[in-house]
Amino acid sequence: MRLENQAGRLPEPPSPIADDGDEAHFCRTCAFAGACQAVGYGKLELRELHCLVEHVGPFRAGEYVFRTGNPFRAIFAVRSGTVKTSMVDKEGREQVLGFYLPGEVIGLNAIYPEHFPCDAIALETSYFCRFSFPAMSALAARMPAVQSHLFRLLSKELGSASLLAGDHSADERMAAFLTDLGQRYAARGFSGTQFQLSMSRGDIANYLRLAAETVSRVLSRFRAQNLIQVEGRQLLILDPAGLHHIGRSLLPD
Amino acid sequence: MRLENQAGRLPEPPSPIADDGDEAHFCRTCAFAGACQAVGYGKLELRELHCLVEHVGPFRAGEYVFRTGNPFRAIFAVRSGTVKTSMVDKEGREQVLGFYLPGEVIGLNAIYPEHFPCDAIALETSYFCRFSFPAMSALAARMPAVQSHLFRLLSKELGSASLLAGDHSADERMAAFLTDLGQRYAARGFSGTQFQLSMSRGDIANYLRLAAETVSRVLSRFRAQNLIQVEGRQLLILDPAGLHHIGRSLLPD
DNA sequence: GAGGGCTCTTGATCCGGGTCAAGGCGCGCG
DNA sequence: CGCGCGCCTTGACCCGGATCAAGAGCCCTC
Repeated sequence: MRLENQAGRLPEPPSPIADDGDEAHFCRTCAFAGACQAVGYGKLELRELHCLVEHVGPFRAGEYVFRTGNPFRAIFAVRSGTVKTSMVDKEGREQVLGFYLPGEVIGLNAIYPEHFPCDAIALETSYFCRFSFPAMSALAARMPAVQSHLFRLLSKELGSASLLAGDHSADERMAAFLTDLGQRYAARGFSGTQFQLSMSRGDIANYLRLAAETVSRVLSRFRAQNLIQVEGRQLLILDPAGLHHIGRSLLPD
Repeated sequence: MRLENQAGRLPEPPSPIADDGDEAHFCRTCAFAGACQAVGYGKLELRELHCLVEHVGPFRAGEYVFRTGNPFRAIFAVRSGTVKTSMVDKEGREQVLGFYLPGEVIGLNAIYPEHFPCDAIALETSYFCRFSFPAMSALAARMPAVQSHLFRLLSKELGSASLLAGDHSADERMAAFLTDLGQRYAARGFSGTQFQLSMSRGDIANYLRLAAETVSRVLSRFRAQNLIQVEGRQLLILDPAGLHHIGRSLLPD
């Protein structure tokens, strides 16, 4: 059977950026501003951010958004597309650290590469807002709201890094992963029950510390239990509550 | 046989704090200032920090330094003793997130508890420097060096959170853990080859995502291979290079 | 000094998921 | 078109470490 609906797909390419200093428009198009009100950004902060932002893209699937060696450090807000961050250990093995959807921010952990070398790779054609770190840092020094927002983002990042920490079964990890993705899509106004898995099974496996075969097996099992419907990379969550229940020990709340 | 030398043990209780505004003294006794020069703190920053700091303790083994529920948020620098941070999931299972030695900082990840609820528990009698978060935040807004230091610490924290991420064997984890502890002790002027494991086997196991029995077994194996000497919680590393080699895939550099 | 409750060690057994292997698509390319 | 190459799925086997169980050393209390 086919999954007809394409909800969860992202508009590409994004609308061209107006250069008229319209904060509301900026807020909509630039993910970093994010939930402006929630963060406590006023017109002042938004105007400053607007001056700072640099719209970059497109990056095609497989292209580096930034790498460890890159001397020019910056923070990127995903405008459209999907990105994975990863680090390669001394043996050359890749370790996927996370996936980032539109509206999310990457590069925070790369501020001090001596502590945390990592790369960001586009998984599909993607566009970004870029903020050079020196400028961002200077802005943070001037504006408490911006500083506090940055700390908040870093803190959140730290939280999700520890999420995969515990020893949980393959089912738990996979259920939590799908639920988390759904919630993040929903938070950005997309469908939380039907979306694309923009990453390969191998990437998911690597991220969840499983074998690719296991990911495949678990997805098949979930399908057999009528929890989900999968066709290739199209996913439809049939029983969000059931899925959430399986992954509950890894999920917030 | 007995391990006679007590190197690696920490002076307790710490020397009383002089209230004379001597920055050098503050720098020595208050871990947060840490490597002052490296961080780029000048007299000005140190004086400000000195005004902010609040010396607290002792906390006895098992006492909470802070908990999720605690409304008063602060950053703590370990002056003496050892602390573990952990979070409890909805099923009530504990997950140890890290161990903190004198000179290290806890509480950064607890700044925004809604993102990352976690507790800190003293493993032995411990003393701290406390900086209330609002004051620290205000200071960071005024002083770029302090802000950058905080970001650096958070970034480092993020790095070590991802350290345990990969799927590695019990031997690799244990070897990396012991090597890391040794390096951190050495960085603070203690012996990096002979020190106390202030945490129980169970805590180590929880932290490394192993069973306590496995920790025991690996330690015995390492002893049989003449890599280490263990008697209770006293540890002597006989072959640092060998240990480092086993854990190399998890270790920085 | 006896008893109970820790932590730690070691042995025996078992199982989840890694690994190896064999196809089945879908797609780009010669 | 046929071929090769990824990616994905499913099956068979096996191993590392979890689990269960027993016992030893230690400290604290009574």
